[in-house]
Amino acid sequence: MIDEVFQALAHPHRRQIIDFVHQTPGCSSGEIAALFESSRIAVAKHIKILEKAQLLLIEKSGRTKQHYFNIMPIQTVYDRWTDQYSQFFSAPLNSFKNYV
Amino acid sequence: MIDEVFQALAHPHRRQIIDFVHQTPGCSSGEIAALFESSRIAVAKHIKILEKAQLLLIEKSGRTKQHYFNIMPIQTVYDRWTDQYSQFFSAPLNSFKNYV
DNA sequence: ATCATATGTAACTAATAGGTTTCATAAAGG
DNA sequence: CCTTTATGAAACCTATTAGTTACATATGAT
Repeated sequence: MIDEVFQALAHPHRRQIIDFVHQTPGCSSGEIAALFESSRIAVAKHIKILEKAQLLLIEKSGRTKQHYFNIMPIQTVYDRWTDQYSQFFSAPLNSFKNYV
Repeated sequence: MIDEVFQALAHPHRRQIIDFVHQTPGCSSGEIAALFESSRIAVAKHIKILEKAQLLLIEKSGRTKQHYFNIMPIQTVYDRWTDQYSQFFSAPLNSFKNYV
């Protein structure tokens, strides 16, 4: 599962899609496809990969589908990594601590 | 550059290499290769990809090379993403704030 | 009912990634 | 000097990924 997330994030178009859906919640696949030069089908495949990684949640609405961003998988990855590499992340946390 | 990092993190072996180097600073490419069933050359290619993404720093020492993990690129990615998705990350930050 | 619109599926092609074998280089030790 | 050990590079094969075109389905509007 963590592998699906890293895999999904590996393609720049897919990260762009995430960004767009994040700032345009409920958008359709057509709107997403319009962002790119490549074909609608190519974009649809990217969307499917993001959906499998649970980075996008999709809800059917009539003949379109509404797309929503889901931070959860990224949060999971982040938590696991910061736990493992806490020694590195402790520095910024401390400065934040001081700020608080 | 951010693309190279995501790309580098996409392969499970490369993430394993990062983990190993992180807990075995200064290790050689031979030691890293010994972790995997696949050939030394295949692993060397993974190491090169990690080096290009600056996730590994390499120092020559006699006839071996010492490998070190570099959190910086991940930190950069993390900073950019948390900035962009701050609304999601604010929740845990707030709970941390309360804790502090 | 008909037609346009939104999306999905299948089959195929091209590009990239991951791996192998083989040969080369270069440092350390007897 | 010669051998062993550590690593690098080139050529090649295979698997996977990314993209295309063509066809299918289903909803909404006229």
